[in-house]
Amino acid sequence: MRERPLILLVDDEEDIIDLLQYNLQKENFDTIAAKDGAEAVDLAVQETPDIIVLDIMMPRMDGLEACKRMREHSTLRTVPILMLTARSEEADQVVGLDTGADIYLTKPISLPVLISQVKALLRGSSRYDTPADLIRILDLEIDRDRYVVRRGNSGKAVRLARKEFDLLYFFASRPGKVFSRQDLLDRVWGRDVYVVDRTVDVHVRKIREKVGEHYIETIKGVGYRFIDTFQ
Amino acid sequence: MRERPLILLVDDEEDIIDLLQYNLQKENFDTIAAKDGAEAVDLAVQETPDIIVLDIMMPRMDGLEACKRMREHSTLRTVPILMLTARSEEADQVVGLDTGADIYLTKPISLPVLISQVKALLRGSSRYDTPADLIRILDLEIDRDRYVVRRGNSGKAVRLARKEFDLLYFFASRPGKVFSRQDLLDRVWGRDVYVVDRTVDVHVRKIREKVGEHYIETIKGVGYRFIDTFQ
DNA sequence: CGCCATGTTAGGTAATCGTTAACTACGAAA
DNA sequence: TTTCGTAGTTAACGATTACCTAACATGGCG
Repeated sequence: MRERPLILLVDDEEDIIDLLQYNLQKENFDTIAAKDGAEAVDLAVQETPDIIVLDIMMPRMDGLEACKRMREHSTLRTVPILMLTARSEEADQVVGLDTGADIYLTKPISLPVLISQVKALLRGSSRYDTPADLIRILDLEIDRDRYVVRRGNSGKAVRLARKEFDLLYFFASRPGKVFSRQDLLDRVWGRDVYVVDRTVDVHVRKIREKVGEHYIETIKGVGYRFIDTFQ
Repeated sequence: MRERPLILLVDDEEDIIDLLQYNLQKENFDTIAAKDGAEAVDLAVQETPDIIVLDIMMPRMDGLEACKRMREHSTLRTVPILMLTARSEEADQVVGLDTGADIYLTKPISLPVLISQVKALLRGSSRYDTPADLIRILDLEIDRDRYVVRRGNSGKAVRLARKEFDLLYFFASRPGKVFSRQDLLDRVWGRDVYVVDRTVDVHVRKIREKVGEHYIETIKGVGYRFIDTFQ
């Protein structure tokens, strides 16, 4: 999940959208909005929100149909959907839930309840998240699952060759610690691989080229290290 | 999850327990019951139910306290909790949700609504461990029922052989993640099948031929992956 | 200046991958 | 039964890429 969870609000009444956006943003959520079902499905596919608040009565495509379509999308399959409607009859509520919604709230809505319910749903889905196998350090994100490195500001993924990635990953897991070339050969290349130690230099060069110059420092006469994040 | 999901019902009024047990069992759920919070926590720890229906007002330990204790247990962390109470005031509802409940229903309860809500909660949690029958990703539609893949624009169904399909399906359910050939053999072919790892190459080739070249990427020195839809 | 450690570049080589073709196994059709 | 087609696997070989090395450049320091 993002630092600030993204909520998709779907309602054809602008007043309600405004009210919800204002209050949810005050609670530190990011929001996007759609004013009918068709627009909602498109936006949801594009943005993969962390939660969807969906009104039922809408023009073009109603909330039930939108809910069904979203549930067919693999990327939206696990996104909690909160249905919101003026119709409080039991039958509607049952249909809404059976269509794939997780929760059904009836208007008039209480903002504190809605907000608590949104938080509960987020809590519920975050319980299943498996942490990604990645190191965040400085403005870098070194992702072992995807074998890429991202720079914070741009977010663009940089592809490294295998040895480059392994070497950077090794350094970044031990920031500040200095390793001799022989240490690195032993621990990244492997104990029984015999290559000249200057090989390390070349790989450091390539990492600096692709990721940035200042992450790996040269310690003259000793070796290299990832810059110390505590200084 | 079990074939018949297990529901833990917690309420100090026997009439309500009986009513719920009768109706939930009719819907093919297994049920167990506790009549106060302390008993509920013990039973929940012992049995790890698939869902917990929890009344708030109870002797010995109320539902809020029980909810908090359950959430502290690692095995109960992901079990959905549905709170049930006579007090319909907003403030109570907010407290209940903030304590760790996923849903709050007020008495008098409607059985159809409760049942739909229980099913929605189960669906919600099963979404995380059961793969979808239909994956939509990029312009692909990967249909597990029909064992075919459709490309968005043309809509034409491409028929894949079983291994080809299974492999593509495995990749597409984990976009962006890199797998070594051995990972793929273990997880798509099966742990105790011994074939040379270059077999994967040939199947990847066939998928690229039939479905398109750019869906599965080669990560040299590491393996393959479905292209990352987030980049 | 001259020395030494590191930076930088380029090219050969070894590893890895793509691609094709052949072999086996199996089931369906003739 | 034979024959054919499809699926799965393996092997072989050419193409591509990563890796390593060596050679030269640079820069700090005595």
